[in-house]
Amino acid sequence: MPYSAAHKEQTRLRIVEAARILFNRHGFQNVTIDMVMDKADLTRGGFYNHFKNKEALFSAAVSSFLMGRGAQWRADAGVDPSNINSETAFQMIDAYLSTKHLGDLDGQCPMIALPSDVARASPDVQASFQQLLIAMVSLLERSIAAGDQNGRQEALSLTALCVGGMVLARTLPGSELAEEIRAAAHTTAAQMTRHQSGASRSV
Amino acid sequence: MPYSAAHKEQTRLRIVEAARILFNRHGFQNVTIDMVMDKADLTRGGFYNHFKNKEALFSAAVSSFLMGRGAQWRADAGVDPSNINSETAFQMIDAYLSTKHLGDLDGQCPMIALPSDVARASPDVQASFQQLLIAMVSLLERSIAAGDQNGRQEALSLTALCVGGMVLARTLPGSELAEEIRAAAHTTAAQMTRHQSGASRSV
DNA sequence: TGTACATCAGTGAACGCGCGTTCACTGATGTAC
DNA sequence: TGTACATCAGTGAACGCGCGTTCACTGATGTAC
Repeated sequence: MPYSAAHKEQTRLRIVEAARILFNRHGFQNVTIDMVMDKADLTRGGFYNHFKNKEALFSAAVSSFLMGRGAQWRADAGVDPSNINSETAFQMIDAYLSTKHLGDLDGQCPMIALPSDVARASPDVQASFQQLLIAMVSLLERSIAAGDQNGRQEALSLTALCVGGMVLARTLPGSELAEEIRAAAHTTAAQMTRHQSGASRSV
Repeated sequence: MPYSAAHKEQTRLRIVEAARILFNRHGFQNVTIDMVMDKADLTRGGFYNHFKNKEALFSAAVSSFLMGRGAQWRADAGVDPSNINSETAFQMIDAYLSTKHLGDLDGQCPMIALPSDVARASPDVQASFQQLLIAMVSLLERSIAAGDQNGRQEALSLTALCVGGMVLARTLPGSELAEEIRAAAHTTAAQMTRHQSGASRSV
């Protein structure tokens, strides 16, 4: 058996990581197989040794975020998924809605960069995307749950607020309005995180 | 001067309206000039009598929502932009985050269907998109402002919550999680609208 | 230990299709007389 | 009023390019003996 067993897997990972960055920056359709393979220091033809087609790469790239760049992201934010406490939700939203995250086109969460692409993609891609969504909601929910019986609703709404704020800011790159939206969503999300029980009791 | 002055304008409107619906449903890149012209009962070549290129059509289609389908949408929701009161914000978010709106692929707000496409489009398209965003924020802000000095922050956050909830729900069509997110965002947004002064005083 | 072999990851040319755009034309319609 | 004309909205064939995918091959590497 030529090439070590790990060799092919490492090449595959290089392709996926290159794709994740390029998709994040340019969107699924604006990235060509050539661009991905170039960035992975390979040539075009070899792509199909690793993936059935371009759509399969999309699914793999979205999936890869959770345990790859996303894990790094969480670590930087001080979030430890194996030790979730009442501070976790705040740390999460603080980092998610930060100017740093808004400026990080390569490393950003795919939910910000690619939601429209995913809405039109195959069920496999949507399933990969759903993993990210569930992870974020679950993390927030577990952090909030202690003091609040409406924890799940709030976790879902915080996620929508985080993603929505960043998605809208992204549509107007560099503008004042973009920064204003990010900041407003950040403030509101922080308020909800700190005082969620008070807010949820109304209505 | 052959053809009445209004004739060309009407044809142009037909093209824009066809494009708006198709872009909403399939995204900018998945719609071809042929598809648009077919839907407008015209043939391919005539397109360039009306638009410089496909990107210019995108900008026109996004812009058209505000006074076209969007005006219809607001009327259905009971919102009258010329008579904004303290109920307006609630009517707006109630309709925006409704199951009806989630199911309306053709008539939905472009901020839900096309944010990723706009983030990668030309400044002209982004400017058209910004009109929609400003209109929504402004409407909410004017409704909230009376009782709340943080009206603008809340209007911005409500917009992010509305758009984010719908965008995420759209990525998982027909799933339980999609409906759960829509419902949670709806509940939270309604709470914020009804009791914004109480919530905003915290922190 | 050294060598022949088999495997298959990677190469790069080619294929074929789709789509944005161009262009020479056609024919419907308003205007001049 | 009727007719010739000029305009230009609309037609449809063609162009050219890009990109996803295929395919015959090459050569690096692990294994058998």
